[in-house]
Amino acid sequence: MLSKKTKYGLKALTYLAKVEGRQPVQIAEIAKCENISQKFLESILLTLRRNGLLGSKKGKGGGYYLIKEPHEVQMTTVMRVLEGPIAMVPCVSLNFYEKCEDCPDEGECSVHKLMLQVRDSALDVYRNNTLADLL
Amino acid sequence: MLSKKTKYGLKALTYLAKVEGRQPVQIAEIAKCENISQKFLESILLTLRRNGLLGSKKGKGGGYYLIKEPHEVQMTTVMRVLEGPIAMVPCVSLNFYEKCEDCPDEGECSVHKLMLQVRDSALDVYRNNTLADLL
DNA sequence: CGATAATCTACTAAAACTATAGGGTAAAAG
DNA sequence: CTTTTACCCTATAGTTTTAGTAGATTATCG
Repeated sequence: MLSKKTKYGLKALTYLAKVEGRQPVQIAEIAKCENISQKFLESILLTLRRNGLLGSKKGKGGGYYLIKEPHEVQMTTVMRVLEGPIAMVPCVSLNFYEKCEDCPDEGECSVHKLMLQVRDSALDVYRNNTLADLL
Repeated sequence: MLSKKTKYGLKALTYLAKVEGRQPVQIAEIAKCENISQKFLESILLTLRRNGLLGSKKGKGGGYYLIKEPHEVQMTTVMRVLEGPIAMVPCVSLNFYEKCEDCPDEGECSVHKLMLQVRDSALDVYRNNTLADLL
């Protein structure tokens, strides 16, 4: 299941991608237009900023804005920041690899075999989509 | 993230697929060999039986066994039974469709667009893998 | 029949995660 | 110096996951 965090984050990003000239947009405006709990969105935008996807400006006329152009923002990055590892199992994760405790031999593991394919196919989709493709 | 339920279920299925002549295998044996909590596995095997993937036999010499041949067991079915919907969002689910409350227009939704592709690619993998392919 | 071996059922509970709310701080603008 | 906005920390209700406990039920075998 996709978490609401990711869902809301994606919606916010596309909202900001549509804004002319990368003007800062207030949290409240995004929250209202996209039907998102404002407080929740606040923390989501914060993590997007901390991970280099958004910039922010405080005070009057402030808000959040996209740092890169939409076509430069790959979904692989967005998903990793919001949802975490793309792999469904740590033992097939590229960026968050971890060995399974229970599994004696990865090469023989059926779960490993299947999830490797699932990861690759998902990665394929995310690599072929930028923020611009979702508008 | 793949739930342990699904992970264990898959391991149990492949274990049973390797058994000669579809002989019943006891829960305890599978649990021990695959490092799975026996009681947890018990409930997993039960749902696999209720969904027509396994058969069971009580009493001495009893246990669980595959009903179909491994190459007849599609991963699409297994995943739906164990993990639930393949889609990451209800609004792109084939078997469990549900409209999003917040989203006014699905056709315009960026999340919808992306998750549709992810679902299709995952479906592609699951449809092209049977239990036999994981051995 | 009666003992044994197994699945089946239901209830409970700890732990982790998700989504959200509250309240206060810091910086920028006017 | 006041307003406006992002920033930060904490708490909490709710749900899901991952089991554990206790016993009922059914089949087999001697």
